[in-house]
Amino acid sequence: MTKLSRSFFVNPKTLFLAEDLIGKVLCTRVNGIFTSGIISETEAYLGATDQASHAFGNKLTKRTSSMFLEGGHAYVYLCYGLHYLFNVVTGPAGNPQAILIRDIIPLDGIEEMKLRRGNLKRLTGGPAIVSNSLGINLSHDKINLTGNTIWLETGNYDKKMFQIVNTARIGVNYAGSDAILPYRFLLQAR
DNA sequence: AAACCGATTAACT
DNA sequence: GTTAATCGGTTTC
Repeated sequence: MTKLSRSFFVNPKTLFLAEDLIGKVLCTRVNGIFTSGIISETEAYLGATDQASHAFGNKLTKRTSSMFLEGGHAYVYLCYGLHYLFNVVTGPAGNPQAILIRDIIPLDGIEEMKLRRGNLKRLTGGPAIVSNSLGINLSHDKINLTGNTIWLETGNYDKKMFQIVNTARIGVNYAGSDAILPYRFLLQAR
């Protein structure tokens, strides 16, 4: 498998990238322990023009500043006061677009994921669970995704067995007319 | 300085 | 299906 480089992430076509990230492998090395999983669900947030984006209207705050970095950095933030959600920043610097990684299929380090999850059973099934299983937290906000802590690799899944489905995003009812945009992508068994 | 609220989850009934 | 948990960022006073 090949590590995705800067040129992959600076692509301004975030919707395309959100779909293209399905099937790629998200890898982390936290406290020296390698864990990874196949990305199986994503959501695109298109920034300035997207009412669902934290950076709608180019809103620049301490929190959203991560999204203004060049594509290939991480945007991690605290949601509902208890969950860390991991996003891949895309496009050129100053263009606050990002892709929320909502779910993975665990590959490596499954025993470590179970330890991180404590007595909870599920290793997958939501964006905050992904962060927990992979050891991602606020300290990883703004990190470069071509480094050796969090990175992505090309992957392969059986395209005969799965298809990519496209739906509205989850939990963005506040976004008015943009709430129904089909910016969510998931891998589904055929 | 204080109030308000969310790109959710898990444990209930 | 319902609901409590929980806190940083943002807005409002």
